[in-house]
Amino acid sequence: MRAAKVETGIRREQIAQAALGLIAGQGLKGLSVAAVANQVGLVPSAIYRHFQGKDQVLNAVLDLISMRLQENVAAVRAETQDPLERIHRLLLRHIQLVQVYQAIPRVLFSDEVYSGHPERKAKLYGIIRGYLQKIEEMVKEGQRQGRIRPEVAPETVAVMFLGMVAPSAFLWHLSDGGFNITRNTERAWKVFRAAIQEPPTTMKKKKRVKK
Amino acid sequence: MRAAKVETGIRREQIAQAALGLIAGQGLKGLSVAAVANQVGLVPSAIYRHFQGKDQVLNAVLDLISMRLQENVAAVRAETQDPLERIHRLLLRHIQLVQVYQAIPRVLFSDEVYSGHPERKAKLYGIIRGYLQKIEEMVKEGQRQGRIRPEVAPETVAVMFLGMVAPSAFLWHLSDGGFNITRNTERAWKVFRAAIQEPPTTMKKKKRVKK
DNA sequence: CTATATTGTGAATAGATATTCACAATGGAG
DNA sequence: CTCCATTGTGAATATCTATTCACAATATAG
Repeated sequence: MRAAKVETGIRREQIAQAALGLIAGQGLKGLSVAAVANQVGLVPSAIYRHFQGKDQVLNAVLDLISMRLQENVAAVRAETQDPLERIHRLLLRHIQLVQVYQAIPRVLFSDEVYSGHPERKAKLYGIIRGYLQKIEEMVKEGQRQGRIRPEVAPETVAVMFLGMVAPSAFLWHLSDGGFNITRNTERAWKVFRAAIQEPPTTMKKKKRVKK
Repeated sequence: MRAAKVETGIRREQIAQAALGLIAGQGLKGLSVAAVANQVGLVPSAIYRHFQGKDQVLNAVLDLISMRLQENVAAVRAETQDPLERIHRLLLRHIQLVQVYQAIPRVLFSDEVYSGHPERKAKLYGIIRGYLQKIEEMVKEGQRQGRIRPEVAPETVAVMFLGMVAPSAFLWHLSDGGFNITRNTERAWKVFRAAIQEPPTTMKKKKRVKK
């Protein structure tokens, strides 16, 4: 059966999506152009009408991931003004994201993506840097508003934020869902928030005097 | 030139070491039995005198990593009695470890290792679980001694511990050493410690009284 | 010393996979 | 309607890699 003729712009999206889905299921090892083509309903050679090769398909996958991350950032920005709450919600969204798209940590943490491809390695670094940047901005905003301790470096907080997500997602994935990622994330968030939050200046036993 | 005849026990170690080294350099994608054999100074087919196949070589690599991790645990246990200090030193050792053996995060976070190999996936999960277990024990010990807040779940602390290492190591690796992993880890540790440490029951904010 | 198990070698095999290419269908511009 | 650029197809190719196997060297037990 012959596949319908679809303009290359749409095909590119379909192919990138299919690749992301396959990575989620099979891992990068199982990602062949044949599999991707089959998923889209095409024949392997047809992929080359839309991409120069497998490398470019992987690049498109990276762009897709970058978009998903940035979408989350935009969403929490729209949802609330409170920086701490923004970070909290971004955490929840991120956890949900890696559960739906298991491929994301796989791609992000797999060397297969950038081994022997310096330009792709740089690209990946840029994507993560961009994400961290947004988190840092939230932290700075929180510090300006006096909600986050001024002495913690925004970069540190941002990297620690990743640290709350990555291992949890990884353990969850590795245990085939046995690891309770939701519970763990909730608890980690409490500890994390306590560490970065400027304590309210009320007069309880933890009295903290503004100097 | 013919390679010397070496008993299989030693060859197995050499092969596992060589594989770990190659993964550090090339990633899992570049890990071929030919490359491993060449590294050891053997011919590809010779590998099969010591391992049933590539799969078993990868298993041996996992065992190697597990050993390295447990060695670190044993070392910090011997170094100090203070649970908090143990955790701190384990952090430093772990950071150093992933810098020397870049392969470790690569292997741990790459799906290539366990994709389509449920038994190896389980094995990997077991290794990490075992490591987390040791950290949890340190936390519990710290709670018993009143040095760590009793309300934080040891499992949460252990997973967060991984979270301090993994993203840092990853960014460092991805940036070709540009990311300052040492500085970041130091700062993260301060925040982390503040979050889990039971505040001394003295009455100045910096004064620390030996009880 | 020599018999034998162990280890190393080179060639051959088999399977997978990315990529190319000549050819065919399709659909919109004119 | 007709042309032609675009998109899809099937077969062929080239490369890479794991694995097998018959044979060779080597060391150790007896």
